[in-house]
Amino acid sequence: MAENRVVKLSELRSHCKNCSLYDLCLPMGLDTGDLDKLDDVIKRSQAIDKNKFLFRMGEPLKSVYAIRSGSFKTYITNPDGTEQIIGFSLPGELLGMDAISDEKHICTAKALETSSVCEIPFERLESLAHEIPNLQHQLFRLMSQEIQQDQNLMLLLAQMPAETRLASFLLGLSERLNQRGYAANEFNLSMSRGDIANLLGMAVETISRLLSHFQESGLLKVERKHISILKLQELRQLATHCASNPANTSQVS
Amino acid sequence: MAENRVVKLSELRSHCKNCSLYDLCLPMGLDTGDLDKLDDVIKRSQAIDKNKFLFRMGEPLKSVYAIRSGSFKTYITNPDGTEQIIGFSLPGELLGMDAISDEKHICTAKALETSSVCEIPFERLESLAHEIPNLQHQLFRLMSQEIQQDQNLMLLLAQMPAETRLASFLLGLSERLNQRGYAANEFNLSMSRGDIANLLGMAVETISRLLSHFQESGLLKVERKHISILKLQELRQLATHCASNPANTSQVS
DNA sequence: TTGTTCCGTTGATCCAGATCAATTCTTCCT
DNA sequence: AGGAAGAATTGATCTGGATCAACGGAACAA
Repeated sequence: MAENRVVKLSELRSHCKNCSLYDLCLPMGLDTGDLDKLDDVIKRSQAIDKNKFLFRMGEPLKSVYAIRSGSFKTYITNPDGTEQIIGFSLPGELLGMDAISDEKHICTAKALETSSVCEIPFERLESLAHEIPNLQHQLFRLMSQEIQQDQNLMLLLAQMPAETRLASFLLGLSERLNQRGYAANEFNLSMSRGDIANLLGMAVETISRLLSHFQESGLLKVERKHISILKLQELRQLATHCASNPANTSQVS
Repeated sequence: MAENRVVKLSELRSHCKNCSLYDLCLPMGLDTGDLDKLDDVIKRSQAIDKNKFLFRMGEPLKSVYAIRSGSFKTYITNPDGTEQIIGFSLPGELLGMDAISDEKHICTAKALETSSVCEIPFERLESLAHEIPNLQHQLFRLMSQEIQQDQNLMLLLAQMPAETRLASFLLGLSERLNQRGYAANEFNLSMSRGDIANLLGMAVETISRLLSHFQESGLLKVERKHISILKLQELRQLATHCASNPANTSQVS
């Protein structure tokens, strides 16, 4: 009986070929044979509880991780103990690639909610990438994507006002959730206001005030962690910070 | 006579194996045979004049570029025409890797001074990386390094005061120049004050004032573009922003 | 249940650094 | 050389958002 149940669970563990994240994640575009090879090196984890670490700054690089469910925040701890959040990660995204250069993790990854991941021992991944050109390309693509994301955030941080930062953050989250099959206009924030503030380089109070303003002007409905986007177009206007937008009454000037 | 000179120049073009940047650049750690293969696909460019483009935002990815001499700035142009500088690049660094994900460049690279590069057609590089595991690793390493650099900048932008940003920028530049065989404590800025301000998310006036302050307090000597670091330790203190800061309210839950 | 602690909201005040303004120094063009 | 445009410095003012402060509401424990 017990053995039977184990077998069933292992089927359910969803090999890459059955995974709903197939077309976002590492194995995108791989044919069946290659997929099986990749599957062989992947260890699928037990659930990771909220606030538990996937890896921590300074640890040697052992594996990279593809998120299967849940979400994580990654952050750097500076010498003086303050933390800087680098990003939030969603299912289908790869964590730990920043560690390749020094062979140790330069940031910490902490679960924002109960989550699960696919662990991929890095050495085996690298040699597999050498066997499978397509997989090599996927890795390049995913790293390049991370560079793009970081650069977009730099742009926000360097020259956008608080309102634009938050609007852009919410839209980005909405789009990424949508790609993953969730509703684009209604979702739950798995991170705290403090985490958002930290990522965007602002004070918690400012986040709170802006969410209130966005709600007052009818752009959003905000109920604790639950966000509904009511006026997508206007939110996009705010996010792009287009100068030529006199009609927008919701500008907090 | 003329022919004789051409031959000499082509020797001087410095194959990777003779290049002084060997241990920083892409071919690091490759053995002689592999080095020759890589050398075969590299096109060494004519000089690129100041203010000329290496590639521009939106162009399809054709090649990546290893800088041989000079320096570049990379920047994004946003919809409203303003620019956001992403970084400055020095000899031995690779440009264009951000384009892999979308197969087109997401930023523009412009020469800050007369420069030269090694052009590496990306498709050939990718297939060569497949042949040479070590080269694949180098590419992963360099991309990972870029992620690290971007994340460090995000940290500065998100929570460091102006003084810390500039000190950190100068130190970073000094270290990178030093790795490349230049003096660490004395160098020329190839970028304008405006470019530095843009990168660090500050106003030009603030850069100017801070440089004056740093000079008044004996940390630096500033003569137009020429910077001498006089008190390295104290500059480091400023850059880490940990020196004398009693009440440190760490954010992040 | 009742603390206790953490998270989020809102109001009042303050300041680092942006913006505006004026001037000088560089560079580059014809 | 002269002159125009751009780069840098310095001073004066203004403001977006940080910080300080007070409080309400959730989550969790015992």
